Amino acid sequence: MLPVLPVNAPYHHGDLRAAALQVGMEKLADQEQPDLGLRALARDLGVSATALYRHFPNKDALLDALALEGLSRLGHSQAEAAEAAGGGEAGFAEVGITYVEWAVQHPALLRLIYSRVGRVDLAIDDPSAMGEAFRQLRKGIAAKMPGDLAPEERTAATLHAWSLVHGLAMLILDGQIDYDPAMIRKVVLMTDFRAP
Amino acid sequence: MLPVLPVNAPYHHGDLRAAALQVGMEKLADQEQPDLGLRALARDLGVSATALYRHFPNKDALLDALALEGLSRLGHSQAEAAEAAGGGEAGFAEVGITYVEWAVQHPALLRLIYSRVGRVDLAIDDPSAMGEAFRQLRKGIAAKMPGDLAPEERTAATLHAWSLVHGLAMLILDGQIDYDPAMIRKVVLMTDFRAP
DNA sequence: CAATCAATGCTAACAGTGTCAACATGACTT
DNA sequence: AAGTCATGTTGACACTGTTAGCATTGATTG
Repeated sequence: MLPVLPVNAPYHHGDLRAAALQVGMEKLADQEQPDLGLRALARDLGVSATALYRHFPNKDALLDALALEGLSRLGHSQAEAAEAAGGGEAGFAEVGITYVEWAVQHPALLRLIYSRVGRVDLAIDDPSAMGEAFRQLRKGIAAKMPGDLAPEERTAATLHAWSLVHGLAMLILDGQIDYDPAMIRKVVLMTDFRAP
Repeated sequence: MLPVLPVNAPYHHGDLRAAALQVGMEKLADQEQPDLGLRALARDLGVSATALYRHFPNKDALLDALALEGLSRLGHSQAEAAEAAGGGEAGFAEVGITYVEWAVQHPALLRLIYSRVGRVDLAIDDPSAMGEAFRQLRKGIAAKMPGDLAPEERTAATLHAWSLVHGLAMLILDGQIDYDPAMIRKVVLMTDFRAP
């Protein structure tokens, strides 16, 4: 990856924070694992290694920001799928299938999201950003659940659905199973939430 | 963690490979993330940083060996659970619940296993060890499936079961949901494999 | 307009890492 | 007893995240 602004680069970058997040996202899109180096990223940006510390307190904060942006994109993708899908269980399944699809298309980003969402540091700057985004994701799943379930059953069913598609996604990303859309659809459709 | 053999340590360790794996396992048991440093491990062993290179070609090989041992332990745990559980769907659920329980008790080790099983390097030394261990795991799950399913349905059902419990485990390890055994049991029992 | 100042960049340095090369030790074999 | 080879050591290199101190610039004042 070539440095940005190789010629006549001014002393000040302009908007290094945004550029770092953008290039960081591009690098993640090219990788299977979310391995981002601070110095390597700075090199790609055509900037010294320590310049990024003017915009992020440390590497964790940069990764947190990337994870937050990633979760936002995942949330939008889920919302779109939920809207596009009709009602009923078929529509519900589409949302889950979209989740797996997104994970396959953004392996490093999905890993980064889940590896960072549980960290406490997130509570410092923005006590609710990441948690809220995840609540939205769960809400999106729950909204597509069959409507005639008791509240307690809804919770369990939401967890079931989330776990199933998340497990499928992780097993695929870890190379344990092939990504076979037909098989994914079959497996996701297997659950009957009204079974005793 | 104190170095082993602090006094009168002989020049040669005796069985550094086994000691490294043992101490490595102990360190993993104390951590949430599978972050193992070669130099740090060597320090704990009371040995120079490069001594480990006489027993492992590189850090990856050491981690692969730990992951293989971990998968073996997981497999035994699953086999025990499968034996202890009676037949029928209730017994089948117990195997899945054991999987989640094991993951909660060995978070770093489970992560290490899945992060390394897909790597190609494993095929060099031992083309089948890791893959075979995973086949055993899947076989253990499949063995507890309801017996009256068509072969094709068995495959899908096995994948469904594995994904569900793996997803539950990962969401718990990533801090997304609390480990509530009752809820786990409820969710695992939700699937009716004879639904459609 | 000029002077100041804060934001933003830089270089140098430190501790830590994985890894290699060259050398030292000692246990086993002939 | 001699020699060989597995196994240990030290030293070095390139890399990483991070901090301290200095340089440059754009913006804000007098």
